[in-house]
Amino acid sequence: MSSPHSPKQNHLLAALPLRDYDRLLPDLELTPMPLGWAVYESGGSLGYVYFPTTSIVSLLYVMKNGASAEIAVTGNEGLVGISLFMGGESTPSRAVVQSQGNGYRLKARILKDEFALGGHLQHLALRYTQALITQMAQTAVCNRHHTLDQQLCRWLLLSLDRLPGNEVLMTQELIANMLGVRREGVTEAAGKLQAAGVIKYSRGTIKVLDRPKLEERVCECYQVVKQEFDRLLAF
Amino acid sequence: MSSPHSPKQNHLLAALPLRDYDRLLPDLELTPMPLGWAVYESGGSLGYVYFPTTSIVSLLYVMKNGASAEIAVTGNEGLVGISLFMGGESTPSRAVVQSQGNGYRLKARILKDEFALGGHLQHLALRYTQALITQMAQTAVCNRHHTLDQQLCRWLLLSLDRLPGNEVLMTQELIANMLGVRREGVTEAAGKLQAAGVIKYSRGTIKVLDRPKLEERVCECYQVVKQEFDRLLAF
DNA sequence: CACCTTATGTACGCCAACGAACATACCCAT
DNA sequence: ATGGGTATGTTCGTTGGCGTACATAAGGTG
Repeated sequence: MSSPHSPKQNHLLAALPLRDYDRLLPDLELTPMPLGWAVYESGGSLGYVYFPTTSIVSLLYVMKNGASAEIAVTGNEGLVGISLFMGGESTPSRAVVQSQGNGYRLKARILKDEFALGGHLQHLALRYTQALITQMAQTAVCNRHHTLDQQLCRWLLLSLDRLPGNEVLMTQELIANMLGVRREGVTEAAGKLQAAGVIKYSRGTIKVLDRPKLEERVCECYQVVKQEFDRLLAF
Repeated sequence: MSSPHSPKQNHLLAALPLRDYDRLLPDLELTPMPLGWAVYESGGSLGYVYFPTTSIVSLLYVMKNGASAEIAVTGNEGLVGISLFMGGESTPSRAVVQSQGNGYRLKARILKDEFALGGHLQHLALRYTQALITQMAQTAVCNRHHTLDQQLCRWLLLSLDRLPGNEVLMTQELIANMLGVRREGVTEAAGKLQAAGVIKYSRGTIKVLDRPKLEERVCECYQVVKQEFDRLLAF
């Protein structure tokens, strides 16, 4: 019987024509992505790009004083390490595994060579990057204008979209780090959602009981990002 | 005598090897960029990319309720319309001329063809896009963690870097739109800077009297963005 | 089982920014 | 020069989130 793991669990890889896919296949290495692992550090050079399959990776910026904020999030719809093909080799941000799982990695050299061919991988990678840009832009807007309650809903929905079930494994402390707010603030916001029967919280496990209600409470940012991802990555 | 205008006033165009530059030159049209002009609208399709020379263009997102927030800003170091070569053709944001001046435009078709060659223009455009991404990410962080006073300093410095003199022509009302805050908030913050002798404000004209003091007051976000632009676009 | 660590819940005063309302002051055009 | 529009300045009560401190509770481990 075949392995339950396949690079095709990643949408970008799955969207490659067979010819391109087969060329890359021998160089795609299955990689476990443990919770909290820093896929890359701010300013560090990358040896690989990562294509998550069952994991979620957060892009975040950590300030000098230690405070942090999530910039964007990537799951099996994308890839981690865009600076490799964008030409900068590094970025001032950090990538951390937010939800444990697997992914496939590809050596930087091989990715760059494939990208330089100007074929489908280039096309897909650039479209994904544009979707990522939209997410970042909307994060900026959301940080400016929306309440913590709304942002928590957005965060939950973005995570949910990248996970198989209806459960998110994440402590309030860690969510606070992602959103760049106090842990107590998350407790309060999550408390409201729980009281409304939308979620059920218990020591690091959030069960989403009523997704439609979650979508009622979220700000417009979520839909903007989702629609743009659907539009750009419809294949 | 020769025209005072040249596409080489734009750093990206100036960085092209002569061979590539000469190929594009016949298709570069000098375009006046009047204050407030929407270079493109959210979701709209672009007929051209624009290379600002003496103008500044703000990328901003306008929410359903009319509130807005600046995502990033582009001057003669970059180009407006990245979605053309990234593959999406449009973005959910708006681009508005923030400081009147000139630029050169290039037909979408011609840009795409040139980009597809995989030569220097592609390389430059992608590096610029990565710098833009850094700016967006830092805007998100800044919106989350820093005070209006600090953000005003950041905004002034980013504008100053893209202008010839030490004057920024912009009402407090418009700055408030950019930053996504109340006009009164800008009045207060600008009042502090004026009291400290850092700037002089008068009906839409800000004269920066003491740039070093401005840099003392700004948050780390400005330096992060500036360094990344310098690193990525050093040519 | 008892303990200890870790996760979550609650309360307090504080401050930056908000929304609204209004006061000045500058510039331009008649 | 005078009036009207626009830009800037000021105030007041409200609120969302912060920093701090501490209380409860749920698992894991001895």
